Amino acid sequence: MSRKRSLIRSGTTVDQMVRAIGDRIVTGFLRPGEKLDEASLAARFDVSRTPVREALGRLSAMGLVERRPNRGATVAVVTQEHLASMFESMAELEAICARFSAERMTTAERRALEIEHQASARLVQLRAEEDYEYFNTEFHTRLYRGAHSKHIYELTVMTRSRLAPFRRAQFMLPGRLAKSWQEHNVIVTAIMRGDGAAAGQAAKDHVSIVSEASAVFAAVDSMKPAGSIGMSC
Amino acid sequence: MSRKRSLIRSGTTVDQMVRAIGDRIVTGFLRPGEKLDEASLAARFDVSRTPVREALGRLSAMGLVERRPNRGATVAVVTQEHLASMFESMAELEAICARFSAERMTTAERRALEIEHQASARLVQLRAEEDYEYFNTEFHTRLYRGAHSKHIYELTVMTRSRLAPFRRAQFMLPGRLAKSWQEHNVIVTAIMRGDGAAAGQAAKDHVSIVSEASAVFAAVDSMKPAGSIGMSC
DNA sequence: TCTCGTAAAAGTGCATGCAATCGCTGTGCC
DNA sequence: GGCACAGCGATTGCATGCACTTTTACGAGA
Repeated sequence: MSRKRSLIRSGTTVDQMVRAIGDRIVTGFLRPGEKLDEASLAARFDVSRTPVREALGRLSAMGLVERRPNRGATVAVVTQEHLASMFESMAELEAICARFSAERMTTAERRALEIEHQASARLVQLRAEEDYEYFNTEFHTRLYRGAHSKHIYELTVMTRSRLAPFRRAQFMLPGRLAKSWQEHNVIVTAIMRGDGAAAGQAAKDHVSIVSEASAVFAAVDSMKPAGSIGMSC
Repeated sequence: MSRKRSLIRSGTTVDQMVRAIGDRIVTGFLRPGEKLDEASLAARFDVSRTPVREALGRLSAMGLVERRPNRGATVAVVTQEHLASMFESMAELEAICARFSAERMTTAERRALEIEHQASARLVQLRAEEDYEYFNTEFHTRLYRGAHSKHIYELTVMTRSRLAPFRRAQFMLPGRLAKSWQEHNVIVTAIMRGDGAAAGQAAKDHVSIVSEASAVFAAVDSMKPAGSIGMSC
């Protein structure tokens, strides 16, 4: 073995494994409840068991896999209740971020938020789903940063990453793009006038809508084997 | 090497390492910013580097140590801002839990909460700090559970554990016990009448007060080397 | 004396091998 | 016929060794 690692070496081998295995889980290539045996994974990705073990440990901390001592790892089974709970938490966290953003964002941050938001209107008209998705992520990240609270930021980003697999289809629904922008608009307006309560409520409503849109899809999603659907983050 | 591991073997070796190293960090035996060299730790606890590495990985996920690729691990440095941010998050999370509890607790849960709360009044009169601390933890855990949201519960418990080292002295302040009980009382009352908004606000205020009480201590705390102060959780 | 370059030392990252544990299966006993 | 236990295969947990990266120390040149 000991190949020269010809692939793109972005980060350490463990990082690659985390992404590789994580992607296969979130894309549904590895099904919930499926057993993840270290030797097979090591052979599959042509590395030794050591980085696989460490990767499984990290994925376990991320909530994507479950691990029991001496009994190996399995792909985490996300129940409908737990999923709802995560979306609910996400709504609350986003509300907090929006509220804090309204109260704490610097003038520069507010301007940047508004400018980017206005710019993304073009993408809605062009129906550029992929690009809009990128801006959408940017937009929300701005809110998380704008809260000026490192720990809230961490909690929010963590929750978002755990929800990632269930969010990917939210823009496949017809008209979702325009509605999303409108909802963003309410949030931005509230933030610009420093109305924390309104911003929080708007953010919560926004996520709740995404939640409902995704929940239906998630139910279907967990059934099918799925191929290798591209995942951005 | 390969000693017969005479110590209490509760769980795997890695678990022991996580607790051993984690304890030394939260008790201040290992100082913030201190370098954690794998070989030394392995020698110190008489195990190989492999479990030490995995333990450091987990501690890193828990936020107790920081790790940079190829550059080793150091005890996480908690800045005053980050600490404030964590307490702030804690206040928001507790508020959410209290609000949800007011809206969702079953009758049985409400009764249990009230009964335990009333029982703890005795501990206040007796000035039984240690016992009250135990009930205090119980009380808050009831709120987290009562929210009936697994993910919120996880986020809250995680944040609480990260704050644990900075909370241990909160009841050393004179009169804090009685005040704490009074604050709890406001929360319980609001929950019993199903007033989510009031419960949330009361919980937030409660944590904010604890935060202020602890912040002062934390500033002092991070300076001294500390011996081996017992930590419950 | 300061700076830059290079090489050794230290330390992390990964591969491999062995020991311990779990789960399963087949056989003996009740 | 059912249950318990022992042996065996499969798989995880840990130890050790080597390769690669980072850091530090030392020396040559300006």
